[in-house]
Amino acid sequence: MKMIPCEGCHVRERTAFAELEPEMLDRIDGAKQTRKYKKGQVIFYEDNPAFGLYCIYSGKVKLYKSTAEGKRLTLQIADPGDQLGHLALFTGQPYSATGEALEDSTICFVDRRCLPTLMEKNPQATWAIINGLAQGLSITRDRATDIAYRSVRERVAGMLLQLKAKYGRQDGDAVRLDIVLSREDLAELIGATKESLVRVLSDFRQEQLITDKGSNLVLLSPKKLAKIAGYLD
Amino acid sequence: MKMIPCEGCHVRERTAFAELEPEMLDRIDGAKQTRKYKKGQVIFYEDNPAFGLYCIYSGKVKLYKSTAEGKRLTLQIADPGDQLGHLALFTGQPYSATGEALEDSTICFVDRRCLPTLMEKNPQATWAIINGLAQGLSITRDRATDIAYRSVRERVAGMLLQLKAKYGRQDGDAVRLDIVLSREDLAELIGATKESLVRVLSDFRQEQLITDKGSNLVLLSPKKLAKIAGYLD
DNA sequence: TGATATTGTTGATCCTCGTCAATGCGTTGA
DNA sequence: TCAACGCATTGACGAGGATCAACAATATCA
Repeated sequence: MKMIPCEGCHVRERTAFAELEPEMLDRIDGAKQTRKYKKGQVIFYEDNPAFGLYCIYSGKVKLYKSTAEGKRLTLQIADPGDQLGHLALFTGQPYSATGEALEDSTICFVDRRCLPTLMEKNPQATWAIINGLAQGLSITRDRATDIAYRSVRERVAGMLLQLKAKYGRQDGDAVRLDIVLSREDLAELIGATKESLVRVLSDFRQEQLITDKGSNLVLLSPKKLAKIAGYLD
Repeated sequence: MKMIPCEGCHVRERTAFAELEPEMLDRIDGAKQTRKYKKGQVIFYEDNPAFGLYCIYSGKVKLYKSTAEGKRLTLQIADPGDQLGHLALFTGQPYSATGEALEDSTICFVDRRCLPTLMEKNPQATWAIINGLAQGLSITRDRATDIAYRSVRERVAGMLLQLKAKYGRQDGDAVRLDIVLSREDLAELIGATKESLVRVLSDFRQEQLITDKGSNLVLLSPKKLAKIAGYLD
């Protein structure tokens, strides 16, 4: 597909490439390809050698690790402007997780070889990357603790609130989650089976905490959900 | 306590400060204090504001997150040469975990304010830090996945092998783990209760996989443990 | 040394959650 | 229009692990 130049890219401001000089952007363009992915298509595989960085231009990507038995834990849902794969670039290891399109997506691939010079010459970009890693580490630590010690019910409530923070759209008194995820997707976000997840959602529906609107979930009482999640405030 | 200068510090080579110029080291010394901590003493608390970086000179520190109910998940055991607290410095957030001395320890505290210049002027140091974060993120992702989908038995086996990698000392045919940890410490490493952990250790003892030597554990068959852990090789 | 606290171990019980199976429901396509 | 399929839901069941409680072993200290 025709490469989308960084210069006029409207999601660039959200990336580590936000404040780069046009000269540097050209350089990146030279090491870049733009690709389209269908929903469900894998972008990169865990344990495969890491040749570069993926910048999401449009669509959504879920990043997950899988066990030998095929169970998956989703680590992150990446949106336009998010960059995936840098972790592997710094450790020099293969990709530590799999990236799969949640929707039809357009994604730029940047060859790893242009990154060292970029970082040397652009401290702001380096900062942005470090910040992203630090943020990710902090979030993942929380996830690990939640999975270790919180019940499925608590984790479902917490996940719904996190989805609200990212995808919530006010809808009268309630908040609609403006993202389409299967029950299996939701289950993988909390490290549980889809059956357990469905049961908790059924409970929440009965308790008037959530409802359905088309293929979206709607949160009727984020406050009560926060209480269940253990976000004591 | 009298400040230990970076210059002649024998653990510096293992830190991000490894290859700094004497001039820069002096600068750090100027923003530094050396402190001693007793076993069990807390060095910094989760959710407290982050004023700087901790460099472990001697001793060991466990880094953990706790839940409201007081359950703990140990994220890392830090040894001499490890640096703690940088995560919070980059996110600008409070410390995301608590650091507690596992043994009597000597630790240098470096004020955060000397870090920006350090990073600007020393790309190698920046790389080292990024690398540390990336490594940490990768490890924590694995931990989260393990806790989500592996049984306590599998996690105990895996943890013993990880301790072996860091603290294993050949001892005849077997490998002694040269670190003193209570059952509770071990349980916190895998996100389980000490009772569950003890039961698995009893099983392993009965299966001739481990034994005790003083206050250390001894691995009699790392191979079988690896099989249990699911490290298929 | 004995007294007391701390840590380790084991047993009994309960409950959450994973597994397996059946069924409902909405979509797609010949 | 009706299969055929994928996805969502519910039920029944069992296993793993947490909890509570008792007790043993070990360390600590006057």
